[in-house]
Amino acid sequence: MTQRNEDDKGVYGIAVAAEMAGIGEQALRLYERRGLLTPDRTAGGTRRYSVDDVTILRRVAQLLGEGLNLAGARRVLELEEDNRRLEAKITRLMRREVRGPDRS
DNA sequence: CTTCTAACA
DNA sequence: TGTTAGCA
Repeated sequence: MTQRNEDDKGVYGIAVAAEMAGIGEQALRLYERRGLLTPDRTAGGTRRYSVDDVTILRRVAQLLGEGLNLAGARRVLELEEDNRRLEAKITRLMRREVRGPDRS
């Protein structure tokens, strides 16, 4: 039920996304098959990469350059996403602690 | 644009 | 293991 952010919506074709991330198109398809990201698909089945997807792709390139393999990069992406959620939760809890939980 | 296959480092 | 080129 969580609404989608503008940057989560796929807008770029694979050629554009590959060019933006500096990665080959075949590699992008491989990353998807390995579960590193899941770009949107049009009704016809063509991939639609979002701004966030391109950010992830850049991160992947960075991790691979640091010596991680695809499985390792995937792990890191998962953990980083977990951390973002936890951080957001902490922020919510802190806000509640300051002004109180019951406020309309 | 897609998936698949094979060659290469 | 990951990338790339070529094919259908």
